[in-house]
Amino acid sequence: MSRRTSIADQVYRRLRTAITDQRLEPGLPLGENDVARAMGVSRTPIREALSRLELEGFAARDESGRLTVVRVTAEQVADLFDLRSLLEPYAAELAAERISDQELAALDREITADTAALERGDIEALAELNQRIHDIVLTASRNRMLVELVNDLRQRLAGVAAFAVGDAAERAHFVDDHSRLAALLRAGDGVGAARLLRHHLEGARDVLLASIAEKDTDPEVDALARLLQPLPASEATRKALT
Amino acid sequence: MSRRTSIADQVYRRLRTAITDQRLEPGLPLGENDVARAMGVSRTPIREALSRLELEGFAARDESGRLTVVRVTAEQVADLFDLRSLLEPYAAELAAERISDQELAALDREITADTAALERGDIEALAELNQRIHDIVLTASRNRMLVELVNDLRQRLAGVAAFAVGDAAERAHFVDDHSRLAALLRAGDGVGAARLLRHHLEGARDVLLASIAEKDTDPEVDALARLLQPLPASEATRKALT
DNA sequence: ATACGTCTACTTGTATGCATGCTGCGCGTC
DNA sequence: GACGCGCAGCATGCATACAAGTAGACGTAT
Repeated sequence: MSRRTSIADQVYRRLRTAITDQRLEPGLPLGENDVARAMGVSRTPIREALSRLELEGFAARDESGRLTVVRVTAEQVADLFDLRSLLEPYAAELAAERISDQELAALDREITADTAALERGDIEALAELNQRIHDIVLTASRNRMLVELVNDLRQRLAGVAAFAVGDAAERAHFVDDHSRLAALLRAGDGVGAARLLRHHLEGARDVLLASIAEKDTDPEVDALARLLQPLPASEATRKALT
Repeated sequence: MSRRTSIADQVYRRLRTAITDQRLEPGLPLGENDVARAMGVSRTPIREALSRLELEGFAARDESGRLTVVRVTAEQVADLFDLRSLLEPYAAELAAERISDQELAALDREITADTAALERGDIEALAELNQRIHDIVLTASRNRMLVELVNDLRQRLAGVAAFAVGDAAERAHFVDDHSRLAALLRAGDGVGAARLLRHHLEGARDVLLASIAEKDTDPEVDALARLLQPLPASEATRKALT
């Protein structure tokens, strides 16, 4: 039992990022055989990966039971964002009462890095730090189910949300929000923190929705081919295939 | 390709209800071979069912990778209920603006039946109707993700919640809440509906938590055996097993 | 030319065989 | 008697073979 990442896991991750990165056309059928051939492994781990994708909403079965890449509508994005705007502020409210000193210190560190990244104009780092900061707050809510739920929502939004990094002014605003949020949490002002976060998210939603409207579809049919042989051919697989 | 329920699906449902009904001891290992033998099918559909259970949080891997029935703590139940108390009122608020006349009519029918069941003292029917009424409100929120989330939460609470049907007075109160909720929705009073539902849920949570505290564990080790041969032996299976 | 029927090819679902890594137990040695 | 090493059984993970159903294509008849 490889304690290393299983093939099913690798396949799952590759497909998921391919979907959220929009490298796989919505509606593209994900046939078990096709994916298995493209990845050079058998159908069994593919089945597992695909059923996970289905369960998590990255793929859906069409009328005839064929699994296809899910089509994300603006309406769904709005729905997801509305839920985030409900759940994350709640998490912040809980966190204001429950956050530990260590977490507050970690928050400070991330925010310092955040400011630095902003000045460098380092978008990658900003995205990463944004993720980490929200993670800290979320975890500090001490409600594991809530953490799972919000992470799920965030993952589903990951692909589309990349469009919404915004311009320099937006980014500065985000970073400022983060430090204000930290201050409110430290002060134990849950209501204030929740309000700030809600405002923050609702703004982000509007930016995102505007950006979606002008997005054109880019149909590349056999994108599966590009997911070919990269699986590093474990010993077991190599043996079985020779 | 059986358009009927697949074996994996049946296995999944049986195990899930067995877990939520507490017929499977928390911590009980769910080995693929054991379950497969108990159900009289091969490991493949079992694998699928088990990975679904794991993904949905009804089973979890212990330190050595063995899948076991999840152990539900009072704290987790409280967390789940808190989330429901957040999400369902939000759904009601949305529903107040978006519910259709057909849905309002359906709600009225269910509530009539609800009252009748209350007078008959028909607990089964009350539970069923409760489910249906909440479903209507939920669906009327027109936020599919929200519907999924709440249904997921409800499912996880299903087993424990059975303890919280309450006494006659409680039940009457619930039914009354339902009809008041319907009235508020018809009037388009989202805020009022949300408040009513939140209150309702928070009350239910307290009752539930109190009942959990006095619940004793009932260790029956080989409960898997009781899930034996009932799978109606499809033609394919029968052939393969002869 | 269109419509209907049949057949083929492909899809998913299931079973099973095999390899690998872990666990726990027994045996040997100190 | 206790500690450590090795071996066997067993767990999961993967591959592959098989079954059955479906959809689409092709041919034929009206």
